[in-house]
Amino acid sequence: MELNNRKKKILRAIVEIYIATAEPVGSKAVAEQAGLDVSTATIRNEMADLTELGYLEQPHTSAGRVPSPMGYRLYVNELMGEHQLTIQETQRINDALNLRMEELDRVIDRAGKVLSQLSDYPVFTAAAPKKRITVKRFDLLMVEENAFIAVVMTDNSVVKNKLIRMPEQLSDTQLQLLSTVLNSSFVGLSLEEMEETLDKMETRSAPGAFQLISMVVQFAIEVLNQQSGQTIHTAGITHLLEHPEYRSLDKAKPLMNYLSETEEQGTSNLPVTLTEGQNMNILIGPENINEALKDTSVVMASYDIGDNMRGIIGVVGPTRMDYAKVTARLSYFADSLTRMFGKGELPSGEGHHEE
Amino acid sequence: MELNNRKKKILRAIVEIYIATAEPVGSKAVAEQAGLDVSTATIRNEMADLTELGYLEQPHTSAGRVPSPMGYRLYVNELMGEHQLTIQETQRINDALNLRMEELDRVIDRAGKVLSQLSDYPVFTAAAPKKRITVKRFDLLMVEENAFIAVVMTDNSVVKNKLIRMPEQLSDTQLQLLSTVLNSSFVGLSLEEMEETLDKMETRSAPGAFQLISMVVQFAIEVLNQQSGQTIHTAGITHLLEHPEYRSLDKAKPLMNYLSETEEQGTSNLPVTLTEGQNMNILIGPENINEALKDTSVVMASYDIGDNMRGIIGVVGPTRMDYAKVTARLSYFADSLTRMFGKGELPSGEGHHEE
DNA sequence: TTTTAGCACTCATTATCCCTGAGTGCTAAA
DNA sequence: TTTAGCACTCAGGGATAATGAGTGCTAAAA
Repeated sequence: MELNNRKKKILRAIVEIYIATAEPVGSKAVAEQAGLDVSTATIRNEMADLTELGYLEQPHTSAGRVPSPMGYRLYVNELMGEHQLTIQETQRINDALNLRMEELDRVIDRAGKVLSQLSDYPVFTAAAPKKRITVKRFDLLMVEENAFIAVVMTDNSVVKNKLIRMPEQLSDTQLQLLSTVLNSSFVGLSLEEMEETLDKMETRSAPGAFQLISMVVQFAIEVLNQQSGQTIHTAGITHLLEHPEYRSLDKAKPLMNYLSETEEQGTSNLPVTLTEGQNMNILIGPENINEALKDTSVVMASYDIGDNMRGIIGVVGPTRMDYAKVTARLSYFADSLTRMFGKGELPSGEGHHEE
Repeated sequence: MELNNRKKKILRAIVEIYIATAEPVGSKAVAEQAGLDVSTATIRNEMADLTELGYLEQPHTSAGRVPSPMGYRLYVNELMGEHQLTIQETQRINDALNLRMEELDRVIDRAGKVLSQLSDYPVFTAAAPKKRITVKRFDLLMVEENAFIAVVMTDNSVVKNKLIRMPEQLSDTQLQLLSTVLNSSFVGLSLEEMEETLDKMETRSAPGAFQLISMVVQFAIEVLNQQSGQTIHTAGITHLLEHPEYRSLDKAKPLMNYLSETEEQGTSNLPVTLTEGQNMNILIGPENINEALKDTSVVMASYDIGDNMRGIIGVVGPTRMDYAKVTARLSYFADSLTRMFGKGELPSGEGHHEE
């Protein structure tokens, strides 16, 4: 059954009042806000219908109404207005993302923090490679007579380096040769293939040469290993406590623990998988499969990071979430992230190693 | 006035019972635990004395006693026993710190997380350079005809890289020359000196050559800028809610906010400065100057990261903190960190850049 | 047929009162 | 100096009552 116009107006008013106040909404409040020239009694009748239809719920007989998950869903799909970001907010977002010299990880982390501050809800971020990573290129830089820096560039454009000490002195020519071997035999191989190739090489190479190759390849394997994992971060968990539904610790603790653990447990713990294409996704209350999220809503967006990686950023809050505000901010973020990673704007790399 | 032995035993018993139960301690409980063969009445008399002297406090007339900050201080200085770590715990710590392929930042961050898990309190970590950082060496790697990777190594052993696209094609020889210029004119300079030198160079170089130099030096300046800042992280803020003193949100919120903000605000917000030498430091309740920490205790240790940086790691909790347990874990961490950074065990570096 | 005014009813919330019991300080005897 | 005894204090918890916002229903009005 399609709702008539008046019912929609009333439902929208109830959702918005409830989002603002966190208190069950009575017929009087609706009459004041909805801009309908009817009495509270009429509204009560309509509210009774909406309850019957499953869009509203009643905490107890003598209380006002609260939107049901179905009510929120209708609101999100049809009734919700566009929310405008202020100039200050867009400025803030741009400032946060336009930092140069930051690594992928940090840009994403920072994005999560800022989004959390702007929305007053916790935010999680995740990134994972879309396909297996391989080494694209090796470079070796002589530092001293018996030490060089190995630079490994992967096909997801990550560059890592490590200082390698050699057991004996090595000439430029030898280093050149080593570089040739590495680039001809180990480029484009997956992690497992690299290990295999290294094994084969052991039997038919000079022990000295093999040791050198092995040190660099082991390092490359570590790099691939690290790159193949996903990164997950959360930000602003404490924002939860600002919302009345989590004023009791019994309610807040499980969700906070879930969010904290998410950082440890990897993407399996996330409410959705990293799907293709850029898109926005809203899960309301029981639409979440995960038990810990049964009474919470998640608004999230996924985006591409270059050609090889995929990222997701999501806002977690009570079902009484300010969907209009959150979706506006989130889509601005997702657009900005897509744009900046699309441009390949990740200019820098970093490393530590012993002297 | 020096306390007699019996008073010390009673004080110690009260502190330890209170740490375990979070309830004011009565004379009966002390009599059971302290191992003194005297009646509760005698203990009551001693407790009255200890209250008079300022070591104990009484929430109200008909309640038991609670240690005052002065009482905790005496306990920490004189009465506290050595706490032993279990084999599992040392194993856990070693596992967490012995990860290869991690950057400084991540090792420290991870250390904070694990310490927080082991102690059930929030943990903050910070690191800052002891002196100004300079570039130690430039390397340039040709990638394609019109793109090369600039590798900048600083004197605190950080290596960063960036892909630089050139307006026109460049030969190996020209790249060689560029490298020579950079290494002879910009190595060992501070941030400001580099900017100066670059300015001077502008007037007397060919525009094309200057543009190239400028791109690399600008990158180096960004690296120095980033390295000169301090890093601050916090972990396990939600652990606060597990302790009864923060069961009310009014108590928990300000401290949680303080800890969250610490990440943004830099070392100025920290309870202490990064002092020389490896040492442990305990601040109890009002000994903290910062208003937000007036009712909390901070146990922290600082340590050296190589020759050029200084780190600090600290545990934050209620004054009723398990000082013996926390100090044991913390000092094990500080020792481990000193040892690992002393050995220069930071083997890897990372980077992202466009293709 | 739809809307509205009126009214009795419901029930979470808050305030109030009382009771219980752990713990104290003091006194007087050991 | 230590201990037993005892009157006193006071936070915490449970029961009870008062409050008031909001409802559903009925009957009249539009």
